[in-house]
Amino acid sequence: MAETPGGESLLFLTDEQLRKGIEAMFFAYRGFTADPDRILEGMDYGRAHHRAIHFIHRSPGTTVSNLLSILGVTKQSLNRVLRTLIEDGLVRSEKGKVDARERHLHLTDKGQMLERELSDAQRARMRAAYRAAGPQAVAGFRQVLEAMMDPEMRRQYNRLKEGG
Amino acid sequence: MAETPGGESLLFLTDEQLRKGIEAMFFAYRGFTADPDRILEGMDYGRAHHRAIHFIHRSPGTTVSNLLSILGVTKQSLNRVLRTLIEDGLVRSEKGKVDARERHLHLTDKGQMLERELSDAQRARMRAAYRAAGPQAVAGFRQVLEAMMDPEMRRQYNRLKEGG
DNA sequence: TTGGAAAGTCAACAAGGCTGACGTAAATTC
DNA sequence: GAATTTACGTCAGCCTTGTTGACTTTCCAA
Repeated sequence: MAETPGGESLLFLTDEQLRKGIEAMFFAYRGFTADPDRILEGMDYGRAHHRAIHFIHRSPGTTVSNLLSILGVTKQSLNRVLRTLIEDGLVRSEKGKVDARERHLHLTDKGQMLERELSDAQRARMRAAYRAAGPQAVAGFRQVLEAMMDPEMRRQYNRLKEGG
Repeated sequence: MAETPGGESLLFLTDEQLRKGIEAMFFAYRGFTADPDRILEGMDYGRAHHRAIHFIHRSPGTTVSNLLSILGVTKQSLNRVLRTLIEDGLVRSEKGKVDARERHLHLTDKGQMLERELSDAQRARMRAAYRAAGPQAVAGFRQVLEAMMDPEMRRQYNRLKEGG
């Protein structure tokens, strides 16, 4: 049995173990998005709207270009989503005071309500999973996910962590 | 500080911790799909083709309806993907011998080659993440993901685990 | 004052989901 | 043996969400 200098088994690095991890990601991500998707269906919104709402809530006053780099989509794609959210009165866009080219984004009260509904549902599932797995498993979960990110994504993720 | 009867801290269940987990899932999933996406762009294929190829490789001879229940899409959607894979000679479809209504799916040699290329890339990232996080973190990672799945998805996941 | 960055818009397109309707062959049930 | 159900395929049309390309407006900063 393969052992590292430190003595840990390397069996967790077999192709079979890696494949299980890949499939776990696939199935778990479905669960991860299932509840918000269910809430949004019927409204005119989808997962893209959820993501925008989440990160605007997370960083109130964020600019469009900051949101673009977090979401990793084109401005045309994001703009379509933002426009409907602004028209429907969920998001408020205001010109920057120091730099008037920028648009600072905030959730309205109505936007806050939808955000709350969506994140309550998503957190409920996450909470149940965390509770079932326990604190040590959760720490490992986060470690592996962080290691799986592209460096640029990890930078974004950590910037959010600190900021909050 | 909140403590369970067992004595573990419950701080890992705060909304803040849950939010970090949610964002970690979002950013990590991007990394998870990035390498195969890069390989497939330029070919006429996308993520949907990758998923079909993965699970046909995983369960050679599987039927269309079995694949449907694993992927959770409509037959029209899956059919569009399968048709191109069959036309391009990556997948072979053959009538069932015991039940001739069924179509059993296999990867051709050409299909195996693409599968290998895709899964090598995806496993490389997963392996790096596993190695960086260590075996105990990996165990926790899998525990949390399993707990996050819908029961039906968990059933599918476990059926695959055993079968492999 | 002018170059370039930030933001927005229009048009066109593609992938990949979806529903509904219909057809065919084979298995199952009555 | 007839009727029904199951497995699969296909056509048509729609939606969301991503893409590129071209263009305009605004406005900061060198």
